[in-house]
Amino acid sequence: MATPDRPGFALPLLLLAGFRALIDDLHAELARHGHTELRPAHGFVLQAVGPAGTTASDLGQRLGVSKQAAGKTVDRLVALGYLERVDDPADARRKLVRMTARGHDGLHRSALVFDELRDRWAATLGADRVAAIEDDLRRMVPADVFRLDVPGWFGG
Amino acid sequence: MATPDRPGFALPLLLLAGFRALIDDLHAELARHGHTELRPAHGFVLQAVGPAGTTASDLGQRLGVSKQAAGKTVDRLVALGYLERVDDPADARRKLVRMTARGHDGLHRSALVFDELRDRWAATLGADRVAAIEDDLRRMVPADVFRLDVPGWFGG
DNA sequence: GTAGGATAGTCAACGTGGTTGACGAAATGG
DNA sequence: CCATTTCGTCAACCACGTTGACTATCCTAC
Repeated sequence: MATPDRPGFALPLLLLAGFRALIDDLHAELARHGHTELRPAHGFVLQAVGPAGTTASDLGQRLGVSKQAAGKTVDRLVALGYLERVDDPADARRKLVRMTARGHDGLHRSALVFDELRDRWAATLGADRVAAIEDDLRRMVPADVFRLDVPGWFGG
Repeated sequence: MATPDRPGFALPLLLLAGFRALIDDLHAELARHGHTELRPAHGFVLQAVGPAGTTASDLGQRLGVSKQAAGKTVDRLVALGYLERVDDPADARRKLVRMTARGHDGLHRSALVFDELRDRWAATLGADRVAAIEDDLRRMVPADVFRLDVPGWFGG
């Protein structure tokens, strides 16, 4: 896509491009370590599942999507071997969603790569600039903007 | 979505959140001006069509997606009244894609809102910080990262 | 002038990620 | 004990992307 010719377009486009650059690098690196099927959204999901596990409904709430959408995503991650479903002994309605060993590995690897990418940015821009970007963004983004609903791009 | 507990996760998440915050504000404002059906991706498409118009194939190349995907998106924008297709008098194979008056209005309005949002960021963070973010990101993003392929989030 | 190859647009099938509505089974609380 | 709530799932649908195949048109080379 061509870079924008209108001045105001630059900021959102650059934020998106920065995100994409990191995500593209992450997944290139993950693929090198055997995680070829992991998609960008999956990392968010693994992160949201967490070490303790959750249910599909709860996962949906954390990700800001419906329980049905969360369930489908869990299906895919289960098929890929990153998650597993186990019956909740305390409540027969619930099915706990837990990370498998592969899931833990993928999430751990992602964290390592992100740390390394941040270091790379710091090496180019300076650690203070990277920290400044993070601080500035934290001031500008509302707390509830960490959502994952992407029907036709974010919100709909 | 919960904020990340791993340090390296913060940067990509904040970049995405910053983008989302701007986009959400943009579309709230666009809706207030009658553009309720315009989705985030549509602005990119209108931008890519440009004042001169294009063809679907060319649009696909500009957006980094297949000509079929570009054609479908054009279909939707045509249905919404933002684009129109006209036969190319010089080449019977081609169908020029052009912005309608509504399309121009939407794009123009987007530019105004983005400028205003950038001013708002500058008012909070300082104009120098905003400019620094843009400069830093320009240094870190490869030129070809402005793409629009979003099958399961960016790249696939 | 015509044969052959490249290009533009479209159709079909499919994958992924989202939505709503409906429904059965299990838990919970008056 | 029954009414309500909650959890998971099914079904239909939409937005956005993919590849492969096909037609129509244009261009070029013989």
